[in-house]
Amino acid sequence: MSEQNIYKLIGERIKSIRENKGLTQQQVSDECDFEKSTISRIESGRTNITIKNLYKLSKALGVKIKDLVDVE
Amino acid sequence: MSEQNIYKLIGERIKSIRENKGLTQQQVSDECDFEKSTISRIESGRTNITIKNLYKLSKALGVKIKDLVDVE
DNA sequence: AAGCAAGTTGACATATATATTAACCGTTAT
DNA sequence: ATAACGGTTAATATATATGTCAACTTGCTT
Repeated sequence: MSEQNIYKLIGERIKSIRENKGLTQQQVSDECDFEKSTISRIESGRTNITIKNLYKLSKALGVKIKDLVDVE
Repeated sequence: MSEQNIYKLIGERIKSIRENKGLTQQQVSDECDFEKSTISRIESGRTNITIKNLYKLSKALGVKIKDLVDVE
């Protein structure tokens, strides 16, 4: 599996969890204190996300980091 | 928990898995195709690791990404 | 003591994630 | 039609992860 695939799978996973909680990208990025453009790039798999932002997202979404990267 | 704490916990986790497999930092970084200084910084919690390198490490260590970040 | 292996650390260069701002596209509601 | 909302995307700036190279420490071995 390529790195790009990983980005995409993790993005889809984050998006799916966010939507299940009924949250918008804007709400989540506000809570994470980063830009809505950043979460858009992350969810569409266009970025090599760092653990810092995975951690922020995990808190905003009420899950653990490992739940966000459980794609293999 | 602070982000720095997360870096440290993940670094310790990576180090522990690597040592359990009897591998040196050099062996792992060769396989990951990055510098031994990079893995040293990661294991000591001085860096905000990216998913790309977590993925490379997971392959080199024979575990899943989620096993590397299961620290909460 | 000298040599070697494993790991750490510093300095500078480069690549790239994210910040910032703003324009844009679809969809839905008025 | 148009206004608002959710999301996407582009351009430039900034921050920082990693690359690269090299010096260093520590522990082990001879």
